[in-house]
Amino acid sequence: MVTSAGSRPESRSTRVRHAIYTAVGELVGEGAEKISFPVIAERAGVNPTTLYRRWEDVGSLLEEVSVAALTRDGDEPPDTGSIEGDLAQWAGAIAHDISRPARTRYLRAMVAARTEALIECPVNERRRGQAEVMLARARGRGEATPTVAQVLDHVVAPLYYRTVFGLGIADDQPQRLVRDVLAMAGEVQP
Amino acid sequence: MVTSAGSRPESRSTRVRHAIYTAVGELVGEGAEKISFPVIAERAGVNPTTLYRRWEDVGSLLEEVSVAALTRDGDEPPDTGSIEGDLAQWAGAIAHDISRPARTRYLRAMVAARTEALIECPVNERRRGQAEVMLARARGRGEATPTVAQVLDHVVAPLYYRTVFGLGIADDQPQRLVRDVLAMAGEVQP
DNA sequence: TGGCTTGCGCAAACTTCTTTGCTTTATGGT
DNA sequence: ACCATAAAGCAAAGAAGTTTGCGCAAGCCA
Repeated sequence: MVTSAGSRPESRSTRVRHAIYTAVGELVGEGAEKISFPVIAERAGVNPTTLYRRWEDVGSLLEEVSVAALTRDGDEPPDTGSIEGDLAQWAGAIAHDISRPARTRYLRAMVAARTEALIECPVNERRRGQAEVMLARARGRGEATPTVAQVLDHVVAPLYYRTVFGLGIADDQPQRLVRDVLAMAGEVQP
Repeated sequence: MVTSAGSRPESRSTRVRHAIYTAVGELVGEGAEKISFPVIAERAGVNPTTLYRRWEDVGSLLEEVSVAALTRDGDEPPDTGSIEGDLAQWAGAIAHDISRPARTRYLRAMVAARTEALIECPVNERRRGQAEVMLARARGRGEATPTVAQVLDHVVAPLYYRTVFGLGIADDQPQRLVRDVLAMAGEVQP
């Protein structure tokens, strides 16, 4: 009935899913201690039955939402003119992003929802794509660069590790990580 | 009544806690999907009420058990005669350890149990202590060494990151990480 | 427009979790 | 050996969470 009123024609399923996603986002953001299907359903204004029928468990839903949220924002990696600047700015942005309580909770919920199987982790894939762009540009400028794997292992991994394990990230940590990883690529200009 | 039969005099509380710890260990190791107080209590042969009264929630208990398990094994860091050998063997052992399904589940449960507060992560503290020993020995031999923070950020963090996010650890990954971190400490001997 | 399919709401039954007051048992000190 | 205390067991009530069958309404296609 509202097909033409808004912008795009949204089917009922889509509206319901959107309401559920929003509700999950709010609850996780607020740091709700108990996130269950009934709680989510009430917030979303839908019937709990819908959730039970559509998702296996709360973990699945949380992961789905976090993946969707991650895919949505299309932030491009920075382009400062040097690989050091790019990486430093990028690492700082990541640190800032995942330090936000709501984002940290999301990450932990994602981790908790992981099952046995090795899976293509959307977080890692996204960061890999951004790293590839920056490194390709730097190689085009003739700079000595680390590999993508090195950037993921030595910049991304420490930031996420410290965050999900609750260690916190010092202000100068992103810079230090970048300096370290560049030391592997050849010599750092003094 | 069994005070003299076994080895040490164990009070009832101690026996009960031990039974509970064991039950948790079994359940986590089996990958039980639902780990609740009633389930743990049944496995341990104690009354659920005991659990409700003693622990705030299941997460607290899981963390307590995982910390206890971590503190128990007193494995010393390897001593091969060179920092490269020490670190490589150490990293390989860590990778092997945390790749075990039961251990992975423990780590994820720990992460999920983390609350807002920044906390002294027992996992990180333990690894830090081992790293300090190896690096001190290496400095005593006159070797160029990375810092403890660098070892934690560039060897420990990537291993744990890849594990808890379900990315898996390649066979040569520990070696590569060690090679990378040593490149930061000065030049690697060819 | 009219039927057809899909998905959601509703309500009731059912399971599991959680709390609470009281009793019983073990431990430690005198 | 006895008493005081702390911790665990027990049972019942209450609150959530979860499942299920059924009906209705929205969207889709002819």
